[in-house]
Amino acid sequence: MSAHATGSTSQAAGPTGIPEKPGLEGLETTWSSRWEENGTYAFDRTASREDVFSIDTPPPTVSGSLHIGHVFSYTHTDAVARFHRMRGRAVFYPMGWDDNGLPTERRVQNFFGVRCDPSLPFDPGFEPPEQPNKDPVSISRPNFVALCHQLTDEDEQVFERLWRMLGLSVDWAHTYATVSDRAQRVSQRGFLRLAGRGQVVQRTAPTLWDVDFRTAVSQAELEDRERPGAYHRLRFSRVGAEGGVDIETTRPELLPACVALVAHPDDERYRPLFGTEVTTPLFGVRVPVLGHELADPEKGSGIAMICTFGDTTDVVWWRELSLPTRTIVGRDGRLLPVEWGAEGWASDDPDSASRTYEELAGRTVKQAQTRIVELLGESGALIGEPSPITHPVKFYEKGERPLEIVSSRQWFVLTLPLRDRLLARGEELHWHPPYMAHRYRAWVEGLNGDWNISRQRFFGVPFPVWYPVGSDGETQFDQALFAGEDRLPVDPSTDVPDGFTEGQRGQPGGFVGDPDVMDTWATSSLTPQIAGGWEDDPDLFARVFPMDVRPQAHEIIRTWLFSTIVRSELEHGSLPWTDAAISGWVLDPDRKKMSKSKGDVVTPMPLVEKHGADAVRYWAAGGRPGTDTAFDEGQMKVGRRLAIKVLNASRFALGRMAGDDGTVAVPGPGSVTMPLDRAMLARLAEVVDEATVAFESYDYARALERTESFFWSFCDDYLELVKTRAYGNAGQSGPASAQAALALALATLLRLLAPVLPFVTEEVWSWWRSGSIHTAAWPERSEFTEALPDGTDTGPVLEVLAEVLGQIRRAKTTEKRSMRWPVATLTVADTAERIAALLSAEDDLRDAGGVVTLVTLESDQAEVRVELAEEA
RNA sequence: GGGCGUUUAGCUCAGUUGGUUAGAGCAGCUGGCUUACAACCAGCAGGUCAUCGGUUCGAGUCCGAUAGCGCCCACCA
Repeated sequence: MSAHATGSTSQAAGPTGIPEKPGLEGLETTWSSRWEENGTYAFDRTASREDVFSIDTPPPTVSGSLHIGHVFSYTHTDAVARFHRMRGRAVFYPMGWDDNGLPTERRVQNFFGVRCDPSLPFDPGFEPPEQPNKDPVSISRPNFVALCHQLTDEDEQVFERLWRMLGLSVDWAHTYATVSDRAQRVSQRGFLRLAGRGQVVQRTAPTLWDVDFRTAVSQAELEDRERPGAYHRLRFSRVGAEGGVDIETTRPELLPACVALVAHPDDERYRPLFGTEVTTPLFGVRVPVLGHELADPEKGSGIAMICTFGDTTDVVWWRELSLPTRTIVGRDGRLLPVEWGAEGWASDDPDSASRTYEELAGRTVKQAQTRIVELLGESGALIGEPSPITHPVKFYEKGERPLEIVSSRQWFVLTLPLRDRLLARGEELHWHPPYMAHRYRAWVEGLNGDWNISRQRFFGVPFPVWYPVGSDGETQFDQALFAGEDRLPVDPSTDVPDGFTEGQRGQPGGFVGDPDVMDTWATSSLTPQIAGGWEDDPDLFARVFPMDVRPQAHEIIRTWLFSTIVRSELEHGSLPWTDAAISGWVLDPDRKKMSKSKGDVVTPMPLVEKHGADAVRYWAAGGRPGTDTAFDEGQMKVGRRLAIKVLNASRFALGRMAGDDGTVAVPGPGSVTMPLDRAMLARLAEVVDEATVAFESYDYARALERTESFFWSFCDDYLELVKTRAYGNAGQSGPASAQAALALALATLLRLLAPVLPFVTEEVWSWWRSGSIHTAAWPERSEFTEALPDGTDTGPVLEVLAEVLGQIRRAKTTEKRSMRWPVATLTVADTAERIAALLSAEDDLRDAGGVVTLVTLESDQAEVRVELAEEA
């Protein structure tokens, strides 16, 4: 789609001449469509790896709302992409859509009023209700997935429109979606390769579980939230001895799942109890008292009850102390039935335990807690009143109820053994800004489990796995049947493993498909492989991988950046990219992160329409790499003014060189002979160096700041000083020098600004140059050598003139005169060098300041005296 | 509890290896229709560089401590 069959003439269209009244209106529409027609940003896939600059673009979650934060960070990446394109690299800048996973499912459920029931058969004629019902309609998984695709397609179009309006220089021919067949194939192939090398394994293990979403959640998706709770002091009685042991717990409802008590090995209070047994109140279960370093003598009574499972510490104790499992919390967050007295559920009084537990079974965790506290109170085992506290509780970051820990069968990528290699990769990566490396290192050092990639959801990449069903009807999970790579992508719920027929699905002697889908990060971790055509297009892959840069936000270093490094390390033995450019957040004026929950989300499109894309980009480019930036419409107004200034200054600079036919005849750089012109160009050459260095290290903000600062003084001082001379006759050397300098300066400034202000710079470029500014060469020192035969050491001409002109303006303003008011006598005292510099541009100063008589004195005491004329 | 970042004018921010009198824009005030630009231009005013201590001839900049703000991480009894 990078080039249409028609419209090829516009590529060759010559300059259009200078419009009478230039404006910003409509530039976005005009140029975004012309760029598309001309294939301006099409990736040149004949370029070899060293000539390519490849970007691992973050795929935005299309089911989320468009946010000004998107504009912010994508503009940063685009500015860098444009810089490298102008430097002659073939820029591989794809766009991806993340339409995978829970956010999409939830949006589809709410939007259409449906719910997925995988047990239902596919209904080819299904139409979603016009209006979502209050009671959701149950539909099959294929129908549900179809609705997910329908909605994400619409969402993607909204994103694409914004990106085009904003001027992202994406090659839309390389767009991917994380649920596409291509992404699924890469994702499943990646999984099969891991499985083949034993780097992903299936385990039944305690797993963090969201009871509302009914899915496992990985360590990276956790967040702590402060929640009210209460310490309950419970008395256990000793077996074969007098007295009891008091523990404190915030989860008394887990008492039936208690498997031991634990205290610190050095805690004198409890040492005598180690190796003895106590019985649980209400349930009469004998549990051992054990020692473990993790027990904190300072917390509660210094001795804790271990339940399977109340929290992640319980899991550690359970594993390290080889304790039994007593599961009471089901996957729906309600207490499971228990047969007291059966194996694993021994009790000193099974009948009493059963009667008590009857009161709890089937209730939610919260309800069970309320009831068990009453029962404990009645039994006398609750000592004193519960004391309220506030404590951090683990939540799934998108969830609404605290996580539970349940035992389930999941696929794990073995990341723990990789820790040292991953740390080394983190050192190898170039971070922008560098301190972001700490976040990665802290995360890798703190890894405490392998990476669970199974999710018990519907809309995602399925595992390409089936399991045989034995003749006894039992599923043989340890005999996984993997799909062949040539079949990918497969959906085990509809596809059949080799050697079986569909009729054998779910039958004894037959097979079942793995019902789970992969964690969204299991797919997102392969974005370089998906975008780069890994295995599907080896020629492309060799030209773009490992990529140059991963741009992303800092809060997903532990997820996206980390998991991408894991996959690349395991699959390719290398980093996935050489650089990581970490962007900050957009903050609201109260310096809080903007979030939709607070209702202060700013949608970008109206801002682009109001201020113009260049203006919005200008604001975004002011946010330095990694730095959070306040949302500030004022900065957009400043950006808009800059863009307008570019139009007007360009119109002036080119105005005297325009012929009647619209063409612009520019004197060559050899015409630059006047010291003032040379001084201006010398300073500009330094700005080119500074901007180039800044862009090379991803500091678009610094490059912009330097360029902009020069541009304003160029307009305020230099243009004013040469204005009269530039209007002179083209044949004379003075005017020719000014015109040549103006043309060179303008061509340079436009290119320096092009990465941030792509629309207005392209517009001006089209007045007098052929081709796109965005594929023009980035300015270089060498362009100045002809105009500056003696180098950039041009003396203080520009500074002295600007300073004296400033004094003249000040005098006129103080006297409340117009800027045209004549100066009768201007007296300047300064060093010999500065006086000489001033005199070298004497005529320009006289013209710009309206100076009648100029008196200069050599003196160590610098002074400027301005005597205004009595009458104009 | 550990770590990272940050604190400069009323607001948003620059300030590079330490070096004259700390800069810009916005907002404010005063002027000016000046043939590139009134959606503009010129000028003025506004700061104890968070606090304390140290190194140095010299500190916004380097070092240490403290405080505020923000973020990341941590075993929730």
